[in-house]
Amino acid sequence: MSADDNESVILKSLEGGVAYYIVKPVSKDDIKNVWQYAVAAKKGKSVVIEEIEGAPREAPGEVDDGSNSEISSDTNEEQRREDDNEERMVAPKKPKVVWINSLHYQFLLAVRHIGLDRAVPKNILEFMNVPGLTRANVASHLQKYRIFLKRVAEKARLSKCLSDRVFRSSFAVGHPGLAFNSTEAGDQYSQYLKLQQQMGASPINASVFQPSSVGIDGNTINLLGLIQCPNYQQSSRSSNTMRSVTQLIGSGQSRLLNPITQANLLRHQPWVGNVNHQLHSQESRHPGDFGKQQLMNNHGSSGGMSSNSADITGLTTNNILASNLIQMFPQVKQQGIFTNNNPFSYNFGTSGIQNNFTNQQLIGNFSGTHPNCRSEILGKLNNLNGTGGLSSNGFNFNNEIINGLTKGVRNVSLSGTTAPMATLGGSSSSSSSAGFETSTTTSSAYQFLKVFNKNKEDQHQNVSVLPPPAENNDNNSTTAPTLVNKNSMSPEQELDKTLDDLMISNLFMDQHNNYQPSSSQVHIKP
DNA sequence: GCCACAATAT
DNA sequence: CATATTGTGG
Repeated sequence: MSADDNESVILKSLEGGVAYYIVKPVSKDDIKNVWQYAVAAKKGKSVVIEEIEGAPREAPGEVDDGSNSEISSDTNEEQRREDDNEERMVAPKKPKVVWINSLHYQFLLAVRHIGLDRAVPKNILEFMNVPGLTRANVASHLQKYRIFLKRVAEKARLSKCLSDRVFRSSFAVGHPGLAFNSTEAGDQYSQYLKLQQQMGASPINASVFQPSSVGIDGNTINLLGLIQCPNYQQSSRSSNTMRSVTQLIGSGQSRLLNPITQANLLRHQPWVGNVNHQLHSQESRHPGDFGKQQLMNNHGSSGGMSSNSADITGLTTNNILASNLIQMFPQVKQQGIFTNNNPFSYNFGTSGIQNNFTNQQLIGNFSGTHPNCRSEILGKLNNLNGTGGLSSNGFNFNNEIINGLTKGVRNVSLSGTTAPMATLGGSSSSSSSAGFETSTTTSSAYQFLKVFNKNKEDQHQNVSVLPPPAENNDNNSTTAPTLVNKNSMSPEQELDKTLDDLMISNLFMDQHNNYQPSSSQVHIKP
């Protein structure tokens, strides 16, 4: 098969021994011909399909044992009967599974839940409970995931020196601990498991996890929905370029952020409410005070903002069933739809962050619909969150926020046209991901981090679906806005750890999101 | 030619 | 099951 329909090329190919030359795109007729050719060949007859001559077919003299011909004739008749179904001839190829964020997130939940050591394809698959997903799919993804972790660890190790420098340069200003910690994290491949655990724990708040078939009530935001519109992202090139260097540190631009190119960011910058360039306001940071330094990143380039908040439009309560997890992507790139009037970004950018999210932040007005995207809330939230919608990047919701958000959302219409209001519950702090040096922004769904399942509400929602985490069973349903300190780490350590999680998680997501599914990768239809 | 991804083979 | 290889596509 070739896209080259140049006659001379075709002839040359035939001369060279090609039996049949199909010009792409392959048509039904082509298939029909191939089939005819195949059958005829089986029967030892000569085929008269186009100019085929001397094609390598079975020896004419070969005696058929009958089975072949029987099958052949069967097919033949069938074929005749259903003239129009040549497609049948084409092996029903299973579409590729595209690991959209929500799916990946489920995967992570599973891993986390099951426990790294026991997280094998079978178990993960079982836990995920996603129709259409196969063990092989999971195995493949798990492989990728492990490789990723390995790489992260390795890079961290190798770039220790570099990172020290990097951190000292700009990033460190705000997060001295981050630098060291992150390098530590990668120090040894042996820590890989540990890293994994952290990673697994980091994703979005699990409270909303609603695997397949579990209904969701109207007041629940299903975070499992697409975290982002898959194709609503910037072309992957950009990340490739950044990929080489300080990836580890999370400097890469998050794909979540991407839907907005730098140019776009700049262009849309106006929406940004207040962008806090806190990069240098180190004094405001206190260990455990997650709300503050987040925005460091911003600094550089975009200055801010946001972005994608537009994505937020079209929030819906969509009950995202598992069946939705694997699906077709709109295949639309770069929509360029940005609603500037999204209060979201504004609020977040300003007081939300600055004030450490004091209670009752209003996130209202998710309105509008994104034409080409599905409107799973998660996607919106995430984008919101991650990108900066908030301000810059690096804004993170923590559990409490999410939880509050979840609880607070009401009237989210399915059509996405109403303007639901949500309040952020607790005061929480957001943790930051930060960007690095060049201000590349870092953000991702995974920034929702870490406090997975620590909250009763969350657990409640998950009850029917998620078993208690295999590890991390401290169930201390903390209501406090701070992260649970499960490792008896100092607040500072905890923070750093969290940051590590962020970086690592973000990194994966960056890669993950970077992938632009091809049109051929249709998603499984449950 | 390289890379990432998911599928598939080992 | 883990890992290597393959096929596709950007």
